[in-house]
Amino acid sequence: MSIYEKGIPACECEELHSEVIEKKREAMPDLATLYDLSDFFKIFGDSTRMSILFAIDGEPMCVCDIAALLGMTKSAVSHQLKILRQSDLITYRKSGKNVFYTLADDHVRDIIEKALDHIRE
Amino acid sequence: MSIYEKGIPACECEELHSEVIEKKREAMPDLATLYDLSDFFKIFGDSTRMSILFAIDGEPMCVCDIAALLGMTKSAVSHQLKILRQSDLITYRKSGKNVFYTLADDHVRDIIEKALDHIRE
DNA sequence: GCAACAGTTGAACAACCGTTCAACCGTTAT
DNA sequence: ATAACGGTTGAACGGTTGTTCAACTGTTGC
Repeated sequence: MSIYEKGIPACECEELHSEVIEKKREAMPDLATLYDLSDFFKIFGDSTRMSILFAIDGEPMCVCDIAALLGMTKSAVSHQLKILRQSDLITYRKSGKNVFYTLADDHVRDIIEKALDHIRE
Repeated sequence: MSIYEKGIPACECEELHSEVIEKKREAMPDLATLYDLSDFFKIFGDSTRMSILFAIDGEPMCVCDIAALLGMTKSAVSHQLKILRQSDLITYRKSGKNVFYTLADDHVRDIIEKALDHIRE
């Protein structure tokens, strides 16, 4: 069966175009890449995280300021910052009691810009 | 309060850098754009949908063939195809009993390519 | 030392989301 | 007409996920 099969379920059809399927199967990226890709996009798929990314673009911001800007609790923001940190999308710098966050590199900006192009048709 | 406030919750801090917050607030995109962006990325944030996008890249595929390739039921695939259709990411062509799906334009390929660049560091 | 504040963390709850299942619609062929 | 097949759909179930809440760590200043 398919190397993309995740478990028990399978198509009950008599495969009409098996040569097409075989050709496609060879062109497919491996499963690990597929999961890495969707996991990567999942990070951007939340409006809170998207807001944070825009907020800390350019000049770094501390957690309190981000929370005030977005009208959220420090806790909620911190939880999302952790996810962004673990994805290497952002970096931080400690300064006394504050922690200042900013974008890790220009890559993030590029991807969001491309998405904006598509949305604006 | 913040125009990004979503409901009741608010930061309990005494805003230490109110001038920074104000500057950032003006640079933020409007809420509708923020939601459109995260909704757009949400589509890519699922491995099944990501697999489908790779599968129907280039030569169009019918639902049965996609299901066979991914080792899933027609129903599960059809549900995800509906989401992709509603996002204008894919187009379809009916031919007898079959429905052939393919990517709507090159934009999708571009965005995925950019993400792959980031993943491969 | 101790109080106050910035930030983090884990558990719990609610809302969301993907798959399954069963029923359905359209087209083709007998 | 009826059977068979490709595809779609809605409800339901189970797992995931974001926010809340409370407790906690670490740093600053009295």
